[in-house]
Amino acid sequence: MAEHEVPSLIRLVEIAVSDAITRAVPEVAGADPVVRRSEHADFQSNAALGLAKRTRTRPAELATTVAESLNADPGSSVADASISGPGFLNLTLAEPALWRQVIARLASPRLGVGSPEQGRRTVVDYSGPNIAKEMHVGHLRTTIIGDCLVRVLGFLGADVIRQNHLGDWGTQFGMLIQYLDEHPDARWHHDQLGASTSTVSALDDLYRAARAAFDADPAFAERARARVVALQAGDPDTIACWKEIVAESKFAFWEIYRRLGVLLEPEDSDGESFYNSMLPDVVDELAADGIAVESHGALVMFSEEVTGPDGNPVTLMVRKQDGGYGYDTTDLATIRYRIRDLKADRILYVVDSRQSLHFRLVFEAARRAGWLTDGIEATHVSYGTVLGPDGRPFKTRSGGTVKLMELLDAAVDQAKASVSEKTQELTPEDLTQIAEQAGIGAVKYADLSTSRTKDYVFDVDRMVSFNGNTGVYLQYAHTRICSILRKAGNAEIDVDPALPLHPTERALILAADAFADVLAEVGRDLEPHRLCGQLYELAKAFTDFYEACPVLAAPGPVRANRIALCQLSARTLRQGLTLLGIAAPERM
RNA sequence: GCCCCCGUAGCUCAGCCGGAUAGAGCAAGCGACUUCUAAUCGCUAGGCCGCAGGUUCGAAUCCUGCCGGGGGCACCA
Repeated sequence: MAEHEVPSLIRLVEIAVSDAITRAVPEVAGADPVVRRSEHADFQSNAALGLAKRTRTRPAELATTVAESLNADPGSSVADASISGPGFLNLTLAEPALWRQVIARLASPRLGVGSPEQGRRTVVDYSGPNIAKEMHVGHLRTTIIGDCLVRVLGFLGADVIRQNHLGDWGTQFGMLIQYLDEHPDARWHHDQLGASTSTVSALDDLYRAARAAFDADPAFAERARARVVALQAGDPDTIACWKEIVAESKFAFWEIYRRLGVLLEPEDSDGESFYNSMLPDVVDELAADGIAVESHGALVMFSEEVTGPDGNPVTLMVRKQDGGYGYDTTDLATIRYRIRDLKADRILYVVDSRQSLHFRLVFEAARRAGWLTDGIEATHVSYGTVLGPDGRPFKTRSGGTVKLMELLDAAVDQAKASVSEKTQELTPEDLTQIAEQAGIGAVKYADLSTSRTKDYVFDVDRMVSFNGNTGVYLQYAHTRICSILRKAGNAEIDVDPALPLHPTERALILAADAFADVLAEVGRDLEPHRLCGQLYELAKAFTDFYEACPVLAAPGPVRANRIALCQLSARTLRQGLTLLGIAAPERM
């Protein structure tokens, strides 16, 4: 069965106005109808104001002509077009057209949402924790935002390839492996540890101990350096230990991923080590093309676009003086691999905004190398820092990094306190589950609902609030609708498009209908907070409707229509929350 | 020195591909539970949209220059 896209109401209006303009004023045929939501009607067109100078008429006159043309079109879903102010065109939709929109969206398993990203192979690089290190607050945004984009783009038809760029390689592993080798009694495997600690937590501590030994004991430092060489040379015992560290770390990461409900799977991991074998070839290719040149014994690319403090070009370190490769080289290999082997049409790097220069240089190099061509989009999806209540980067009271697991625990605890204080009928098991869903959802929503590029303040009290633009508010709105639908039973309902609309019903339909277009915008502009804003508007519109319009107690046909509105609202909220990566429980 | 991001109500934030009196939430004040979940809703109050120019019929929105905050600029990732 072919799945049809249901064109949004605003789109229908745009077409109607555009046609009316073409009929009434052929000289400006094809002009943008400039249709927006309106406080004064369902929609408004501002086209006449801008077009008037082209037609050498007054805006009001032009608007009148367009309105007459619009009102004369019997097939249009615009019931009324009227002039207001200096030339605004207020547009009101026919009530049956609004009801038919509800019917059309409900008839579709995907609510009539189209697939504007259909077939576009999109690589999303996100999360990227470091092996043997605990995930901390710094991994929160990349993981949550990246996963949301994966969900939205996938829903819109994109062929999404998740890429978890694990920090699984580097000289620090030599030190750690050497230390483990000398301390066989150290406990860090997950099956050796109690529930209160994790492998990465233990490894993090061991790494610190190794670092201290490295600094204090020259003999150990020497053995650690030798171990780095052994690791890079592929010494079997050393590699075995490294693999064990990687496996154990992944075990801990996936505990967090499962808890967060992110889609990443172990097979989505292509860490730094994955690219090791490609690095010499990448370097050779850049050197052969003359993009990478020798400087002070290293091989670098001089940017043609950016200069540094001394006025000289900024450089990308392609190969270090000592012959080793760093982060720059790995990212060059990464972008080449994603284009050449994964055949990406679009590559998204969900990484901290502080790395914007780095990605600018990597993209420049990839363009100059001929990998990144005009048909391919590479975007640094940057985001701001998570701040503490003091407005400074979020740290523990003692100034340490905030562990992700502890942060989630705190949010869930807070949610649990909030829920248990207000509710009477939940079993302890239900309470635990709902607190988990609410707490995790609250954290994710707080991260997604603010504009991506700005820093935001991590405030647990606010994010678990049942009021305001929070995840919990949306979840709660959803449960209220579910409650009505449960009482209504699952009977098939027939919507009667001839019934009149209450203003709150009208507003609710308009709010729900905006969902599809907002999703397409998120897919294009990669700004999840727009989806949050739209869902919040929908939830508020539902609440207004709920206050004004009894559903179950309404007479037959009215009741059926209102149940349909509940269904559309519930399904839209549930779909929206799912795309944000947030649970939509049926009871709270 | 140069580049990037940010500056909107007391606080946290939307709005920024130009459009009518600049919106939410929190906090403050007032009010509403015989009603499908009051975990809610309504009302009131609160803003030279950092500053100054420019473009435009029209600027929070676009351009330029300042001011203020944050970040970044070769062998760390």
